[in-house]
Amino acid sequence: MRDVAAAAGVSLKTVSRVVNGESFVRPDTAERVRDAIARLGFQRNDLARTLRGGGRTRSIGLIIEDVANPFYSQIARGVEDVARAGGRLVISGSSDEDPARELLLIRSLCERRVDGLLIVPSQTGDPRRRAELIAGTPAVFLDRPADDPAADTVLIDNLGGARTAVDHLLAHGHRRIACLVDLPEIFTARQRHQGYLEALAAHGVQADPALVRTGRHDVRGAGHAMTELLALPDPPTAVFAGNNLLTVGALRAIGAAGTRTALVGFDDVELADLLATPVTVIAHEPADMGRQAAELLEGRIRGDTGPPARILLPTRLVARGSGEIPPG
Amino acid sequence: MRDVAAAAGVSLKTVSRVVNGESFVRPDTAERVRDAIARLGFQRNDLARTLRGGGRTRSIGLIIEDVANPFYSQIARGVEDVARAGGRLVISGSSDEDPARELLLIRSLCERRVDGLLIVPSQTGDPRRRAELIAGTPAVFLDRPADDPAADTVLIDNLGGARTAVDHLLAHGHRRIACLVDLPEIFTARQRHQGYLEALAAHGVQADPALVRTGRHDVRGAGHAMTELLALPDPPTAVFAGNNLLTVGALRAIGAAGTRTALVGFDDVELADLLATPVTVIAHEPADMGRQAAELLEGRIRGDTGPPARILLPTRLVARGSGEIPPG
DNA sequence: TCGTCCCATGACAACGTTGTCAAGCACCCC
DNA sequence: GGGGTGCTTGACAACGTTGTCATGGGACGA
Repeated sequence: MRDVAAAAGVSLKTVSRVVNGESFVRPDTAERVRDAIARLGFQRNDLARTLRGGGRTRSIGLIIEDVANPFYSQIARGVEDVARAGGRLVISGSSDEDPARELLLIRSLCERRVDGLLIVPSQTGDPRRRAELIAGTPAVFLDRPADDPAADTVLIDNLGGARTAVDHLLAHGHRRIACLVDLPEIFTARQRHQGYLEALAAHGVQADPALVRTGRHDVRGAGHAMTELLALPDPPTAVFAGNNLLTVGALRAIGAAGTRTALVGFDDVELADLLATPVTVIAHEPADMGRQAAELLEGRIRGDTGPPARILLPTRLVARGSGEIPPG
Repeated sequence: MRDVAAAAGVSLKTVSRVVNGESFVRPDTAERVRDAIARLGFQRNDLARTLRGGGRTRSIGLIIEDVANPFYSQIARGVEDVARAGGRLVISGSSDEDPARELLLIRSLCERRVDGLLIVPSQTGDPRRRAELIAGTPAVFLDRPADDPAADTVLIDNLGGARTAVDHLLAHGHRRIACLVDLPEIFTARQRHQGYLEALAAHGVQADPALVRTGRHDVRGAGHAMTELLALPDPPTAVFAGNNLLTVGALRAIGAAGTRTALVGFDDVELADLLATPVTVIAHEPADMGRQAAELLEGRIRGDTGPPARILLPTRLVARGSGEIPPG
């Protein structure tokens, strides 16, 4: 900017005025400045601008588990749309469920002075350390609650969704229903497991612990677990898969075993409708979760000091075939 | 920092030294400073740090078409992994193939002084305007070339992949092979279309323009086109689908029509192996494309001034069933 | 003609850091 | 005891921008 000012024969401040489209600059002066800007290829330095203004960086941080997982990339898209509307960019990072990585991301983002944070909190770390780092930066949690009761949170109706799934299988006559869920530390996994148990209990069906496999966190692990389940002396006739990755793993194992095992999965899956047996799922809108969380955050950034919001997003059962297979 | 210095009874510089772990600070002084930092919840301001240092922002910009598309979200993951290794964060934005949006993103990112840019260039805008904005910031292009011959570029072997796909269908006896491709402005669409034509020509098969549908950019559009194709008096017995979205659209249309139409798709698709007829695809590694591009960029950021790189990533045919269906 | 007012412009400080340089002090060796 | 040496600390400027305030000049009304 100094160079532009020199080239145009004006002061720094006048260049600043032109760059920011302020009034009270004579048209010919502005023209001269614009010429110099074009000639020198000047670009305003946003860091300095923000620093001086004491203002916003017009960016928000998004911490998810893995951007390559469609569930999270849809969230990211929803977040981006709202951020864009608010004139902000999104800095996103994958924590891979590693609390150390998560803390590092939070620290980096806060030091960069993002206007706010959206976090899918990992659940093996120390929530206090996290809260300390976040302190001062508006934050909204998605998909899982933080321990902080004062924090805005957007969740899916995990309990209701899981109950609906298992109710559905029970209604189709199944009694030996397996349950595949993620790491027990993870809130959504616990909730979905509990929904499974509640549905069974509500129907007076005795839960068989041998049919529950927790701690499966990827497609391969779910596949192994499902294969084991199908090899039991008294195998399940149906399975509830606790998220998109576990659904895929279970589908592969069922396909490999060649059984007619009923399945309802939590999270919708691309192409689910085109499978040999189309997959019945508990569907919801990840992009909407991203949007709602981003909108809450936007409100906080703008200074909204209302009580903490806790949004629970609905799920819906999409019956496509796999959930309607009768018991063998 | 000023407050910390006051609280600890030391100078700004000493606080700075402690924060940055420099030597030559007496242990008890450092301890006092650390106390004050913890008490006041001080966090270093990275903006000021970067501004003063004249240095790097330790961030890179990533401009893709749509982060919710698995092709791009896998790219994003590859990019993030390399960026993380280099101590950088990724600021990503979806251009939605809109050149104005792309320019806006480039401008924002450059004004934020990202250390470098990774761009999947939209292809309807003015490449010169883009080049002007980028000027001075290292940039690498992914998936599609920019017009700039001096720019590093990472591409997929579109031509070879498309030829392989169509060769495969021809080898299985098909002669009436349809072709579904994206907007003709888009480089990859043109290349894949050309690969289709070359394969036909190499086998002495006359191309029927009525079987080629270009300009399909989403699942729905591809579905309509495919439905039309199947309703022709002399419908195709096979189809080459030019990307993941078009493959899904074609699959849905074929499923709805109930025909036994062979299909080879470009890009792999989740669950492709579990469909009623598993889908044969031209597979490649989007995450690897992201990694390689990010590594090139890392090199440029570190000052590598070698000649522009142009990496061509291989594809491989994954035969799963849909590509091996014989002509009706 | 003089005073007012408004437009156009510029000088300067400040945002929060860190690099540079210098100074204070204890210690040590001759 | 003098002079060097090395550790510890601080004052100050600078990064690139913008808010505040001041200045100068021309137009306009009395």
